[in-house]
Amino acid sequence: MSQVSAPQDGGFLLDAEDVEQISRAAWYYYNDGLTQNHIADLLGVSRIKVSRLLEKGRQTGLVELRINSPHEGSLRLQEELVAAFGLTDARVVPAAEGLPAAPRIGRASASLLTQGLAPNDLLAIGWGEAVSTTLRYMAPVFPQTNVSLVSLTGGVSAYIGNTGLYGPQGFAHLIPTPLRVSSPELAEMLRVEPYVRHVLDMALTAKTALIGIGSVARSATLVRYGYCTAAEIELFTRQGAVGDVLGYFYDRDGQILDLDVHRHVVAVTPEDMRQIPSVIGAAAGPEKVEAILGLLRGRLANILVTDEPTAKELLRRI
Amino acid sequence: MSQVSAPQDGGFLLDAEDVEQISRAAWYYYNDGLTQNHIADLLGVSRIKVSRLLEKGRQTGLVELRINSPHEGSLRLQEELVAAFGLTDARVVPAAEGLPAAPRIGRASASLLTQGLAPNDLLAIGWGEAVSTTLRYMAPVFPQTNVSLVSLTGGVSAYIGNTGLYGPQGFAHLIPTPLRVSSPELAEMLRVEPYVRHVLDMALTAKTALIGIGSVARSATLVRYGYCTAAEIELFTRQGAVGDVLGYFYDRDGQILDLDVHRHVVAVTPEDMRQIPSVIGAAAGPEKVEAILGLLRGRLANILVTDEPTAKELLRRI
DNA sequence: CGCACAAAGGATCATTTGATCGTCATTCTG
DNA sequence: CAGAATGACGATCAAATGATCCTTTGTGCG
Repeated sequence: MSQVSAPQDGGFLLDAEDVEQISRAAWYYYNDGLTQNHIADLLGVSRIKVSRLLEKGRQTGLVELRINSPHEGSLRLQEELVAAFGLTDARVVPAAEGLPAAPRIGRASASLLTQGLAPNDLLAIGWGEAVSTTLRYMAPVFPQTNVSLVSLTGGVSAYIGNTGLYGPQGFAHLIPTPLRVSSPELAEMLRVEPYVRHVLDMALTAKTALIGIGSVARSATLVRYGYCTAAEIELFTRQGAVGDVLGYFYDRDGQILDLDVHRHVVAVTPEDMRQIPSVIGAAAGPEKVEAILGLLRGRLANILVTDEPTAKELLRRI
Repeated sequence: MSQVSAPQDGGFLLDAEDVEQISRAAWYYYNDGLTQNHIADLLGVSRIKVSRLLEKGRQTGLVELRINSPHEGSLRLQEELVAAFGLTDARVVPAAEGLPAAPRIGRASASLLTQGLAPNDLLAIGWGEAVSTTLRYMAPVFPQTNVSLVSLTGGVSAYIGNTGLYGPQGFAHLIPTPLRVSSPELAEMLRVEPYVRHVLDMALTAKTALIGIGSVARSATLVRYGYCTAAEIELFTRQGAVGDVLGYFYDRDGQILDLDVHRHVVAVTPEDMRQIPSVIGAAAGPEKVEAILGLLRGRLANILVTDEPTAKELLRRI
């Protein structure tokens, strides 16, 4: 159960002065249409620095490109997904061969959440790369809107450092345990531990949840983080698993399997998660298709963020 | 009381296909960082067309650059304004000598509103250039969020065409009269006319209002649109007027003056407008300083959108 | 039918931009 | 404290971009 560190690149941290300069530069550049040279004069820095400020702004999500239209990628595909799976909403990012899917999905979910969250809302988060990437892009949004985070599963703190979000104090309520522990007894003890219990309960009061959708590929994030071995995944697959949510494996109809491993998990159950009105599942890629299909068939999420090829494949296999 | 047409440039209309192409191009360009050449290949159009699509997206507000930080311009100035005038919030756009102020203020208010409005909200709007410019940038937002508009004054339909918003059907409830009419009797008859009455009442149920702040310069928008003559403005000034909201002139303490012209106005009164929890006043420029000061002293608005030089001047003259 | 006109698309080229590399300062480490 | 490593910064130059001008394609009107 060794827990390797994230294979991602480091976090992006901004101090107050950065934020001020980036915001100012971004305003001049994007809204006023000034050249970087002109901005450099206004800010009293070199032109190249302006270029870097803008770059940093985009990278961190401080500067967000918002497309005021549901047409991101394809309105048609979005509508078809909603109709086909009885969803509340869907986002489909445009196709782009060769580009890594994770950050693209992350941006899309971040944008969806930024629009959907009201000030002081509570956002419940699951486990996975999609969640991690989304949070990174949302980092600048939290301090502004005063949105709090609460985790649906253990193991979240292992990667939340990547996102540039600070500590568990204040606005992040994270379950301070791994996602999976070595024995059912320990898992049970942790679940009834007051603070853990408290966070689990609180998570269910959120109006919005963001969850990753795990595939049962040998390259699954669960494996890469050391939560499962490839052999276990292999075994679960033979028992009918097509994917996982919150560490629980389900079959092609979205029914949670009766697996031993589930008794080792410290997390809200998918069944309890149904109490949350908006559950956003985010995933893309050919290896995720089966997992997404199962999740949607089982109505374990009602909003989907994915990309164009994946959406097409989902609709084909309906 | 002749009503000249808007001195603005024409509206920007987008059809569904434009929206699709622009959204896609914008996603590829800003989020994925692809070059325009690459995007041209993906979309099957010429590179230069991609350039124009992106340009159009920014112009129309379909592509909005959102800065996820309250630091637009200067956090310090914003905080000082809030403290000095007991405001709920403030936005200060960065200084930029030589750039026309109107579109910059418009973008800032549009951004503030886009963030603040919930789906299905009702937005009350006053009269003026700042309102008109703001609405232009918000045009793509309305169909998406299902926000409805309601006018606080007559005369709004005269310029709403500029914004790319369609007709009064559906989401815009506009008072179908001029702002000012030729006799007090006619004004009174209009005010009690059922539909007008209905809109006036509805406007007061909005949770958010956006209003312009009129100066008493000879170049005031009221004059340019033919609602007032320069001579009248001159006269009002001698009676203590420093500015107007919704067609009503007030003095340096924000007290509405007892002027004959007010009996010719078809609009909600500033007094009634206090029922609206968030009243956003938007204005900038040296000639507006006195008007803004009066408005804020009289607590006729509790959120201010302005630019950096204006904010500094306001704080100096406090 | 032809003409003028406007709108959209495309080619050219000056400007703007960001990738690359080298320098300097700062911090970590032995 | 030296040395290495890291990161910030700026110069250079190739690539990307958009302003300008020109061509094409409709569109209305005499």
